Amino acid sequence: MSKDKSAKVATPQPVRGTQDMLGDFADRFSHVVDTFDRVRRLYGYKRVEVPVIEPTAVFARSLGETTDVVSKEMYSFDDRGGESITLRPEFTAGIARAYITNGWQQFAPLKVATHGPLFRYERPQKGRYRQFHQLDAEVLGSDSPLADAELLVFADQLLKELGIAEGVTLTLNTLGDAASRDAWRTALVDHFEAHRGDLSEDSLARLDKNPMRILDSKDPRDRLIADSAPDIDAFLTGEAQDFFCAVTAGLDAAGVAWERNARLVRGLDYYRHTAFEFVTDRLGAQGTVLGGGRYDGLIEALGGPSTPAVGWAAGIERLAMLVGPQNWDHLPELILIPDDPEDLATAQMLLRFLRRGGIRADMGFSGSSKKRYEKARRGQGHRALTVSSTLTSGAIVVRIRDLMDGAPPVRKRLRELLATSFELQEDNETREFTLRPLT
RNA sequence: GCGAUCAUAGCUCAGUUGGUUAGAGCGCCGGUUUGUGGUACCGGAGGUCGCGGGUUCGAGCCCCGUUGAUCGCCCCA
Repeated sequence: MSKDKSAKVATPQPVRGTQDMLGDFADRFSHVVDTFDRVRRLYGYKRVEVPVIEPTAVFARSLGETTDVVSKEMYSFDDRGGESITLRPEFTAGIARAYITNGWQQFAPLKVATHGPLFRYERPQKGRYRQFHQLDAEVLGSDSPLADAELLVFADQLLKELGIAEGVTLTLNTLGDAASRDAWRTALVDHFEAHRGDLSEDSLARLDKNPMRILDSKDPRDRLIADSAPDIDAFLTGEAQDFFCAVTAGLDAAGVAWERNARLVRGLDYYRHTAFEFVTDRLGAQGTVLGGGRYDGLIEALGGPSTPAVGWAAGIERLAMLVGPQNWDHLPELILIPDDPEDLATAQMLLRFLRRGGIRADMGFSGSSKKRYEKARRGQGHRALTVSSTLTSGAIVVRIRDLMDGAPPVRKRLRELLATSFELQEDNETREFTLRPLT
């Protein structure tokens, strides 16, 4: 560390919209991932890994004509060979590409799950970053509503096991099959055209680009018009109706609570039938905790065979924000405190011994006995273990001292572990062990 | 891309209508006290007040610009 101020070096700032995690939040983050990985095994979803980078065409083609998304909100660049590369903004398109290029049709229906970083070039705000992380689950190659239902039951169990189901609602809609969807869309456009004069400016723009989005507009001027717009129900074909009924019947059978939200839509054309979001009001404007739907048209749009598929994704950061205080129990059970600088080597020996024996133990890198004890007191561990070597007798004396109330017991395990390598003398009054190496 | 708010020590913040050497708590370092050891005390290091201009005798404070953060809008795969 230089103190020379004239030689000050400017520290590079983190890339906008990226974040560093330490301690509690990092623990929550990995807790979410661990829970997901455990639950997805229960449901028989195979782990899949796909690249972080893909040719831009993978996403441009799958995202189709929503030009805003493709042109402004993807992290794209040309590589040295001049090929346009994009940092994946979602998992689905990459998995669909892998499904085609690896011939995974042979495994259909294929249930897969993954998680990792995604990138979107957006303005950061609460629960929204340029590099963010998602959990993802997909069923490729099944047109059965049972697949939709299973994914939702899976999602529901995940949220419950994370302990965040409270205040989170599953909202569900159907977009019908292609015929239903087209008919509904036409009716919506007619309806909004009739009220053109009363719509907000934003919604006027949506009318041309993405009329269904007017349905979930937040502008009060749009609400009346949107609320009086026709539901899709009147336009559903018999098949589409049956499909939706089968999904909801599956949810009811599994005991998963859901709410119909006839205003829930998807911007992209390849979505069919089921669309769903688990929403909460605890995350400001970014209320969706987990969302997905059926995308029967996607794989074909990427040049593959016509393949039905359904899936969901969930933001890990958002889930981590909702996870309540946990008893992570990462604190060391014992903090070793050498009584005297002379005892350092003995403490190091014991530290390794304890750790190899499965006891979480730690020792500060510096400080006097007193300062070490003070630091340990400040909530850094469950108990202190002072170490002093009695030079004359060749014995080691260690003493347990409680640092926190209610810490889980360790003394019995400590005794058993020490007994494997030392001749033990224990003083229950002072909670002191005298150790002599077994010979 | 648009709007609002904010930016002072490692962290959380205070800083009076512009007025001398910019403060506190926590943390860090050193010491005293204690010693079946803890919440005490003393001392110390650490800040070009985000950055760049401007107004003024004088700017942490006012004005403009810029960068970044936060929250929201657009978008949301």
